[in-house]
Parts: sequence; C-alpha cells; structure tokens
Amino acid sequence: MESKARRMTKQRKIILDLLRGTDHHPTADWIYAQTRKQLPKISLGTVYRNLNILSQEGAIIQLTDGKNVSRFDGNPEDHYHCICTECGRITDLKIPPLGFLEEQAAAQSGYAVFMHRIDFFGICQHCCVSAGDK
Amino acid sequence: MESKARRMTKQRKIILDLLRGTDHHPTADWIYAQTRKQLPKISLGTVYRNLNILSQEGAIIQLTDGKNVSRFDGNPEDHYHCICTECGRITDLKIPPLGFLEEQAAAQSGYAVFMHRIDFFGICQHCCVSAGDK
DNA sequence: GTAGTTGCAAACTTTTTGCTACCCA
DNA sequence: TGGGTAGCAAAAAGTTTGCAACTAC
Repeated sequence: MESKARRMTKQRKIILDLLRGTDHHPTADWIYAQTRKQLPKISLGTVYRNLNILSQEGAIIQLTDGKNVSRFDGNPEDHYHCICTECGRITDLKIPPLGFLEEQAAAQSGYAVFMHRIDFFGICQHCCVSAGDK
Repeated sequence: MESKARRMTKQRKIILDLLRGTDHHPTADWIYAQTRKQLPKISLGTVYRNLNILSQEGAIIQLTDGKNVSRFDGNPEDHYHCICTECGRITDLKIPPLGFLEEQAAAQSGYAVFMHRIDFFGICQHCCVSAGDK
C-alpha cells in the first residue's frame, strides 16, 4: 500500500518550477523546449515521465485540449478552464468550485466520484481578431 | 460561406446508426470493429473521416477520456459525463444543463464561448469490485 | 456528370517503454 | 550503497492524409 519513494532530481525540479511560474498551460513539447535551455541533454521521455509522476502526486494537473493533446497546469487548486478551439490556448477561470455536483453525479452513476472538471470552449480574443480576415 | 454538400453513404449511415443505438460511448477502434461486421472492407480511415464529419455537423459528440483517446457519443443533446479512471467507461448523467455558467466564463476570459462540458471522474461499480482483489 | 467519398497504405504526432549508466537520499 | 531516475532510441498507439477508383445525388 506504500507509494514509491520519490527523488527531487534537478530535471523534475526544473519542470515543476517552469509550470509553477506560468499560467499558460503548456504542452509537453513546449516544456521540453524550455527545459532544454537549462539542461540541453534532457530527453523528451524524461519530461513525460516527470509530468506523469507530478500529476500522480497532485502537484500539477494534466489537461487535454480539444485535440487529444495533453497540456499541463502548474496550479493544483480547484479551478475551471476556458479553451480556445482555434489555437488551443487555455485560460484559468475564477468561477467558484461546484463540488456539490459530485454527489449528484455519484448518486446517478453509482461511481465513486473523486473529482470533476468543467471546460468551456470558445474563440479567444486573439483568434477572434484574426478570424475576421478569413 | 457555404458548407460542403454531404452524402449519406452506407458507411456513414452504419456508423451513425451504431452510435444512435448505443449509450456506451465507444472508441473509434470499437466502431471500426463493429462496422466491419456489416461492411468487412471498410477502412479505419473511413471511420475516422466519418466520425469527424458527423461531429462537425453536430450529429454526434466527440469526447475524450482521461487518456487522450477519443470516444464518440451518439446522443447530441446537452448532458454531462461520468468517466471511470480504471477502465475508461463513460456514463451519461441527467444533471440539468448549467448554461448560465457560459456567461460567467465569457465575461472572465473574454472568449466567445459556445459550449462547455462537465466530466466527473471516479471508479465505476464494476471496477470497484475488482479493485478489492488487488 | 461530377463533386464527395472510399479503401488502402504510408506518414505523422504524441506518448510510452526497455535498457544501461547514473546519482540522490 | 541501493533503488529511483536519466538519456537514448525504438516502438506503440491513435489519428490523418494522398491518391486512384468509385458512387450518391
């Protein structure tokens, strides 16, 4: 029943710090590119392994944009997201958490519910402007 | 501004009927396997193309489970989902739609919001039982 | 007739994994 | 010192695409 002892390697720390320091919900690829600036020999496999470990621990949150690409959120607190269907950009929302819905969901489905997410889809301001040109 | 004229080929019809006739939110692969029973020469590419077209038209809904795998829902009406993190099973919920949240999301983010989804995550009854054996 | 669609195969993207050497606790 | 971890490369998994033949309208 014990979980594995974890180490804070410099790779893991850099990835975590990167995510803590941005609110821009990057993809694994972007994280890989950024970490390489500090650690040119880091491999993409390491990035993925650490992202998986960190999200298992609850230190970060793994999201998915509309296109089945993972994005990662360095803010582990409860909050919801607004996702741009044009460019994949994700913006945090400050809508108060609706935890009580989980009870309804559990009652209806019979699942042991432990979390939920709410995602809004739309076109961000940046894409709205350029959409006019099409 | 016109959208392309669509045809209802037998491939497309079989896929749509399959999805209308189940509430079990299948993956593309499952749909491929099923359609092959009626149309042994159908290709996976055709399945994907039709699923994309049908979801663009709003006839079906494209979902994503926790693992970045697409699942498809033949019920185009507003509803929310409960997803099993063990087996990927998805169950429909009858919680009343919370459309008013979209206004809050739009106001906070500046996006032109046009839809939202709410997903609950938990362990389904089937997996709860087998989890005891571990 | 013709534009949309199919089957097939190859390509592409994202993510995972096996392995040996390495290094944090 | 030992077990978790890194780097590297290969492979897996899911999805998209180019093309010639076909078909629904």
